[in-house]
Amino acid sequence: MSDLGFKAHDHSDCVNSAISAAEARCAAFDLRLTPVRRRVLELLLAEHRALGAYDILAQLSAEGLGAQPPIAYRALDFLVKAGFAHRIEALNAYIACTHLGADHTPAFLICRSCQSVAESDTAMTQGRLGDAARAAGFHIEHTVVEAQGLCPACQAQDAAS
Amino acid sequence: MSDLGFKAHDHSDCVNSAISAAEARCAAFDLRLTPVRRRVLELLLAEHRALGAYDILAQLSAEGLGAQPPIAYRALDFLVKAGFAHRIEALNAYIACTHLGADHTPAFLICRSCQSVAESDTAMTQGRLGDAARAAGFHIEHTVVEAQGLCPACQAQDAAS
DNA sequence: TCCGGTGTTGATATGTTATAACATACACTA
DNA sequence: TAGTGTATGTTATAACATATCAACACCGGA
Repeated sequence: MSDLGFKAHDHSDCVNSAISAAEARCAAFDLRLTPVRRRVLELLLAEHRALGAYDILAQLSAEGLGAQPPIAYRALDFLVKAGFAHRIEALNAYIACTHLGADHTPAFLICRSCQSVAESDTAMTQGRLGDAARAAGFHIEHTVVEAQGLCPACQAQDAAS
Repeated sequence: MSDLGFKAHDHSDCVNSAISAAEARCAAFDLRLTPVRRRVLELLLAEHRALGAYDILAQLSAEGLGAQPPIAYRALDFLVKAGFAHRIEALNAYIACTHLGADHTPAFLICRSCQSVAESDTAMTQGRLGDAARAAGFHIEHTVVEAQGLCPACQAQDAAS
């Protein structure tokens, strides 16, 4: 489990390495990290929390990179398909992937107080959900695993107040 | 695991018993199963698949029970809070609970072909997700566990075609 | 060089899901 | 019968997402 979202760390470093990794992956798989896509990825990487498509769009618009919803959605779709970002269903929002490169089945811990999100890469399909699916004869293609609650910092703050 | 959603069964029986259980629970906890709420629950129970709020609303409207979005959303909120229904985040839709009475942490198997949904009551918090959360010091309040794929019937159909 | 295919972007419009805000009705009870 | 709380009715709008078509860039082959 990576709880990067909840920990202090060298953030500019973590952004830079993620962008580099994305560039490498695009080169390897013949994908194009165009200016809009790259900027959207940067915006997502800038925070360890989920951003709505319209948050992204507002920023793009302010920077003259496009002002219509499809601009943002297309870039986000690309990033999600390429594995550079994930969609958080419970929030209708998007977050940069923190396990770039690995093909994974992500699970998320979402703080309801500070909105920060941590990504896990545990293979849920191998756990109880997988057992249940096998018992039912169900073939899993994709899983959504999102836990909502309080991160360590917000629990402390809660207790203090 | 209950895979009721994927199995033949006496459906009118399963609807009736669910309504009875809901009535009993309302009586016990001093909740009110008003006409609109009851009708929405019936609509959800009528199918083992998720219905959007606007599907519900269209039906209510046709029956003269209210035509504005808040009517449907309020009834759905009540049913979800009371534990009579669940929201499927991945579909932005709602489904009747098939484990009424038990306080549970549901997980869902969603067929992308026939849209049927089966509900499990495995306690995911005790599985890998729970381990990950404990390791991160995260306090889980609510979990969303939804697997998308193909149900047994649709797999068979797929293979045949 | 031209051409056609593919992929990306630009732009308008629309569709879908969800909530805010405020008013009214109804039931219980003091 | 006035007061309180819960539920409902209504309008408007916020927030999220996609369909469609036009324009343009890039690349490989004729």
